[in-house]
Amino acid sequence: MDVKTVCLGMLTQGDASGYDLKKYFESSFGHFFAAGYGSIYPALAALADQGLVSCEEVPQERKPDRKVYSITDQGRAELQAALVDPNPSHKVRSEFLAMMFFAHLLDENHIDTVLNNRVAECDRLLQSIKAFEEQAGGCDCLPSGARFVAGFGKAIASACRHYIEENRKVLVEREARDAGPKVAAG
Amino acid sequence: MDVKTVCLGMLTQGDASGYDLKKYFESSFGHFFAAGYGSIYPALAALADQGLVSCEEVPQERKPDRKVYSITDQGRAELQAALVDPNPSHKVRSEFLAMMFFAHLLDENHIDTVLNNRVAECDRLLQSIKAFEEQAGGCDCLPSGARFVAGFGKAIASACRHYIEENRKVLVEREARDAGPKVAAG
DNA sequence: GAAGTCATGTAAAATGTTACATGATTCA
DNA sequence: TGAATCATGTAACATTTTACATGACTTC
Repeated sequence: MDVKTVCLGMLTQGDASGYDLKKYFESSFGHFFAAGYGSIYPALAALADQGLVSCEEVPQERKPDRKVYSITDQGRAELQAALVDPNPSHKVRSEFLAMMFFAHLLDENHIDTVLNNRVAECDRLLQSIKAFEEQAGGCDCLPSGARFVAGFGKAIASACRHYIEENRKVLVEREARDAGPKVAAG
Repeated sequence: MDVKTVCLGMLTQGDASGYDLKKYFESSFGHFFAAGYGSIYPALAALADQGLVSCEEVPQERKPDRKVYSITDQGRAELQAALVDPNPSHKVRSEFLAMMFFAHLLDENHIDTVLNNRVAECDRLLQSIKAFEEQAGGCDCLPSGARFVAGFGKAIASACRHYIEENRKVLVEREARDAGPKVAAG
């Protein structure tokens, strides 16, 4: 599943411009599927080429024109086909963990800074997911999929934060070397 | 930080061939930084070009020759420079969550299958991290960075598994629509 | 006057994935 | 005989990221 498919899915929830989709990506998809204008606009153009979306240009007063896209029947069929995969991927690429793996090459102040920044990042993420839920009207109004995904993001971000706080000693106090990580999986 | 940098880091822990590095990627880096031969071999060739590693060809009896790489002083300096970034990234790209976001477009059997497969994937991951820890000799022998990272992987995989088990009803029993996710962040 | 929002896009560069290509040895 | 392991690599392809390019309006 690529950016094109996700755009197609977003358009099942209402017509939108590339600019709108970027905002959806930021507010609800940001933590697990990022996309910038550089992928969204070409994706929409390709979808239009294939007849999976239609496009209407809407002139606006005192603002640039908008290109509003709608999903077509063919687009819906294509989306269904893309969603049958029983093993969708879930990939992590973490420079953070790679860096921590090489902790023995770093000085403790630097490790400390990196861990603090990562914790702050988790907090930002938690805040932004909560903002998304609230903005949608107290969370009961959200479709079940959006609620599940938001909850997932919160659970992982908070597990991440918690693990770092409980185990940073492993990395920073070299004497505590044989304490071992405190939170281990059951 | 790209595959080249990670290879450089791995070579601080001892000389190795591309084939060896692939195994390191699988055993300890697999869950947060994947790489295949198609990235590793070109990375080593580029590092050698830049003088960051040196290469010795070792003929073997009854086996193909090995190209064993060692990090150079210049390579160590380059690695240090790559590790100063105070904000290393941690990116997730999840077709799984994207698919679940669009749960309202899927039938319940399919959702069920996808969730089961994801849980099984978490279990495989937990097993492989435990295998890595044990193979390293009971976990006390591991450098602190490797221990921290392994613990991190286990914590996240088990949070993921737990969240899915507790909240799959949100997606599958449509009547339970207003129950909401059970595990929310504090 | 500066910064931010609205709005669209292209082009080049970087990066990674997949498939292909080869070939001996070992184990069941 | 077939599958797995050891061992190296290339080439085409897909995909994303980054920088560039434009321009009006609004808010501080």
